[in-house]
Amino acid sequence: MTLWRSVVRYHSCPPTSKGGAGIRRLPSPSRNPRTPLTRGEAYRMPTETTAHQPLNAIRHTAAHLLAHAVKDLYPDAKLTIGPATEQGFYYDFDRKEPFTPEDLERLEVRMKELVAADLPMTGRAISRPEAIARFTAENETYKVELIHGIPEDETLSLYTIGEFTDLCRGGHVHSSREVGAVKLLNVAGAYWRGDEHNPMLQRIYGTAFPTQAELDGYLQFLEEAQRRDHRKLGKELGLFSIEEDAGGGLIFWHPKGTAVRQIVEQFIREGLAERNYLPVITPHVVHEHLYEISGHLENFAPSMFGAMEVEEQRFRLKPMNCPGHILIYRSEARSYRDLPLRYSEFGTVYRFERSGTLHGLTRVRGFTQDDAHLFCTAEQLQAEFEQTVEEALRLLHAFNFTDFQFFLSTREQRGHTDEIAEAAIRHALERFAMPYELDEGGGAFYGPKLDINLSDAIGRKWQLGTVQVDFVLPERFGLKYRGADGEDHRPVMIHRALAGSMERFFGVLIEHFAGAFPAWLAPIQAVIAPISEHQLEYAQQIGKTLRARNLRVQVDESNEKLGYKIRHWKVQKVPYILVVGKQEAADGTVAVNERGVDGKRPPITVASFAEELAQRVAERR
RNA sequence: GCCGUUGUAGCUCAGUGGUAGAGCACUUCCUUGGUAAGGAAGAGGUCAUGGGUUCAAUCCCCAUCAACGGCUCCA
Repeated sequence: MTLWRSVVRYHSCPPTSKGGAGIRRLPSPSRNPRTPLTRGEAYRMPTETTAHQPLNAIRHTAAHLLAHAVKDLYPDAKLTIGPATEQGFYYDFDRKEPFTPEDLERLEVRMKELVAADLPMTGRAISRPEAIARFTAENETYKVELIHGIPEDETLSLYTIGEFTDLCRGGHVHSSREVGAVKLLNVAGAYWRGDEHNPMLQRIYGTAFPTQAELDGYLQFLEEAQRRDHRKLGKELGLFSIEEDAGGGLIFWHPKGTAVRQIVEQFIREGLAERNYLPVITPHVVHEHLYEISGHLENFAPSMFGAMEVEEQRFRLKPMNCPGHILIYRSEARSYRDLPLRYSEFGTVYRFERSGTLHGLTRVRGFTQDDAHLFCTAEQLQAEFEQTVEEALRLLHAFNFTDFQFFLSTREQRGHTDEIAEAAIRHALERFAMPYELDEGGGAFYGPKLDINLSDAIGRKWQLGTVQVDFVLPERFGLKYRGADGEDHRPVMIHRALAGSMERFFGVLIEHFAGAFPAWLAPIQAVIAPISEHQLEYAQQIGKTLRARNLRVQVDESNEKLGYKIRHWKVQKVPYILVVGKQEAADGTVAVNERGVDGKRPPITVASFAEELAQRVAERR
């Protein structure tokens, strides 16, 4: 698997293009009434409002009000662009002095005045020369540049609200009052036209809702998202860390995080074994030459860690697993009878990511892919591809993900084989009736691909799984198999990682469950809490019994009162706390305190608790 | 990498141009308890790192590193 493109499109994508088209909602798996909700129903980004006007019209007008306020308070700032986004709006300004948080407060106050003033928004067409003259006179050089970029046959228009007039194609509410409640959120750098060779502008982000109540709801959503942030939960729950002495983007998996990872890996391994994948293991460091053959070096050298020289030979840390798997394929003569041949590996790869891009578990420099490469005949391609998509759906189901998106990424210059590959992908999508979005030109250098995206807590989209068809690498490595006709043929490869990277998958998983992993995934499934030390021995017996059944349990031996222990383990989001006092010790029972269940449950025997938990593990809930 | 913000105890954070504080966590003691924090004592910091200004720097200035919010890039 060599493709691992993350997508953070939410700011750059107009709201309309996001629609429901690419989002597949699967029916929720049947749920035991006692099973706690894994993703709170209340946790939804507010997308629908009471407004008569579309949200993006409100926000687009809000962006104009922001520009109005900026021009009022900081006339030296130059205008650029200010669109509505999925979650609000922004406006980019060119100004020497940085905007401070205090500036934002002042701007917000000014915007609220403008909203209250109920200023009408009016638009009018303007001729090209007139527009250029006007913005040149105002020294709005970016606007002039924009005009030059607009096709000749398009009519230019100006929109005026209050004393502020902007070049704009429209899509506004009728008056400032309709903007309702506004809030400025933060300032960030942004390159003019998104090109790092251009000047750095200052982007002010804000959001607007028709009513204060809806704005408050959104701000609550942001708070909830912060609570779910995998970086915060990772620390609080002791799952993983990133160590300054080791370097950014390199993950230390602590015992509890490792426990979850191993369960995920075990689940994936079982699936692979069922489908007759053959596990392989390949080296982390190999001759640089290997990546010259594969073409990765010429295409992606800037994203690879630099070469190491030993005994006058250059080595590279592996940035992908496919060349290694290819060498295994090539190590023997292959017959059509061997195909399809499926090699799988939890392969750890290292890629150089620029320091500013690193982000918790979701953007790292070293990660482990649930990688596999399928070698098959052209005739087998379709079936293999479909099977892979089916496996991907199974994985998403198992972890209770219901909102995900498929992206079909095509190659810019496509040849005959790309057509075949694309057809295979489209057929598979049709067969499973999977809606998808098209990403023209986003394919790998060796072929088109199908990506699976999931969102994190604040709605950022991350690419997890990807399935890619490849005619190029078999060619570059001269792969062949002997066909039934006695001739040599070129196999086709499918690259696939379904969880994508264990790190990123874990990050999204943490946020999806807000750290409250279902019992089958929880690093500690149950804690036994003796009420006094007189029950300590009984508690340890229970621990032994449950561990003997492969359950992950821990005895709380601390010298604390029960209330303290309960709170401690609740904060740690442990699914079960088993309270044992005098009565339980005498009866051979446990009093079960279950996460997500109000009130006490009647005591049950240790054996029946073991049964209950084992059942949940078996059913993966 | 670029723009901005931040960096003080394990964690969350106060604070001051005259060599530093709280809560939680930790250790010990008291307490032996019935479903979200019992009490007391103690230990713990080269105030990110390196320079500079100053009689004196955790505080002011510069640089570096890291984290955070974005941008860019992304096999």
